[in-house]
Amino acid sequence: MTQDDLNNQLKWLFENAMSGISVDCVAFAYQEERLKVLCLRYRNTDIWSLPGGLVFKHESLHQSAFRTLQERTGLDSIYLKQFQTFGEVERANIKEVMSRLVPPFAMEYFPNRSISVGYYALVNHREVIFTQDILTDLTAWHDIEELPAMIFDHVQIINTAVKSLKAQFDHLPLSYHLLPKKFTIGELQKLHEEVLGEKLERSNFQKKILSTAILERIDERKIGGAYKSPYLYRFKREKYEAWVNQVF
Amino acid sequence: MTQDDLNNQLKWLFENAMSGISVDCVAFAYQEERLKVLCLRYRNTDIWSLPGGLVFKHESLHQSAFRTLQERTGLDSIYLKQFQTFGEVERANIKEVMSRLVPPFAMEYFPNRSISVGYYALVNHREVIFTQDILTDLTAWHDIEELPAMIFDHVQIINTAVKSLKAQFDHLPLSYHLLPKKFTIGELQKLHEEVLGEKLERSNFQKKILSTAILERIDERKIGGAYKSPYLYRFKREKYEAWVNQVF
DNA sequence: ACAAAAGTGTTTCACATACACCCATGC
DNA sequence: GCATGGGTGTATGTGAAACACTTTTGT
Repeated sequence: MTQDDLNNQLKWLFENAMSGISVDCVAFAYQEERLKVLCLRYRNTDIWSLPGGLVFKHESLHQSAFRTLQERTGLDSIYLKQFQTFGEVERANIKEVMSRLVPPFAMEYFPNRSISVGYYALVNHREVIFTQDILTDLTAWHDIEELPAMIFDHVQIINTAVKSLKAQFDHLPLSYHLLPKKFTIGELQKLHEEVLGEKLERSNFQKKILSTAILERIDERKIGGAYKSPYLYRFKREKYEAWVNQVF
Repeated sequence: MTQDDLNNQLKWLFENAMSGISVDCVAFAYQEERLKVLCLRYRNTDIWSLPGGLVFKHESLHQSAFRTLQERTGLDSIYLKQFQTFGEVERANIKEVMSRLVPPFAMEYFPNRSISVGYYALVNHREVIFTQDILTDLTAWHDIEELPAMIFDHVQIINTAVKSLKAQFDHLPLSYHLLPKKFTIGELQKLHEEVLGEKLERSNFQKKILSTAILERIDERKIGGAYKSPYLYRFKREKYEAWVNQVF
């Protein structure tokens, strides 16, 4: 990428994007029994960032968040939820981080003040195909407990997204988006424990989940694992959608 | 107000405010046993609007919302909560409303596209002193069930704010901001019923509220009313603050 | 005295929690 | 066989809901 390429891109953005309004996406996945967040690394640096960017003039906020994530992951169906908008005048470590960026990422390419609308997303990491762009050279899932050095206030944005996800996870069957099509109750419970940050009583969890009738048992058992083969379950799509739509 | 005055003001805003980012405040009060919203009427029209405006470059979103409401109400302590950001490309009835506006409010003074960060506020209407500005000639409380014709998508913003308030009212003692210092349990119950939109069982409500120990009974009874004089209560300030702060 | 509201107590039920038990499977 | 996790059943406790009873005060 040359300096000219960058300038052309900036010029295009200036004409087609709103000034000072960006969307940042906290994309969650559940991998190896941990809750992970999608992070991007700026080329030639060890500074990471959330996927996001300026809002185009002709698109809604939701569309902007969707476009951003679709470009990165190739997914065409993504659960998205706006959770908070961030607008402090001085956004955290901006100066300290900027000083560590090497050219051509200089301070002048970032606006003086920016408002960021935060969306969190739930994606199935098994279906994701990463794509890079000219500013980044690496896309990776990071454990929410072990985040790298991040630009602006992105760590705070992630933490807020986690709180918001926790608050909603109780009421909504959001695990639908994070698990494979078929799964065992035990796997579902592990996910709930990871998100809520606490152990749950096994038999009670089973009863509570099954009593909602949102799962259906498949005539098939998980094989290969040690000990008793558990049944596999899947979400009933109609039930799931009715549940999600009814809630604020 | 002359055309020059308006132009000067617009010039000042252009220099000191962010472009395309505004804050809209849904200020709730509880008056005559109804939940009310603060609305402004544009001068020379019958079009109403929420208090709000462009975000200044040097202020945070929260400060912007606070400033907006303080200018209107004279209050220096306001409970504010960001609830959602609105960013559709076409914001509802903009064209239809614009066509009804008389000069000097012409289309050219409104940006092509605007993102609006929604805050709801809880205020004690007894302490409010209304102030007008050059664009508006009337400030009034409107029943949330009987809203006037409003600009942009402000009706939708209000409805979303109401939903958000409902969702939080269960968990938080927000009635603190809407009632006078001293009140009876019956008055508190009426408020809860109005916000939640359903009747509550009297004796259970009393027990539930008192069991939280957030109220203290004053050695004083309400006088003048018919029938048995009820005790007066007030919020314990420490309890209230501990409760609000602990929650997301 | 009576009506209506305020305060208190009691019963019932739903549900979450805790825990006990048996089953199935791989080692 | 046995360790381990999976599936089901049972006892207990807590809190919400429904309702009964008593007290108070203006008319």
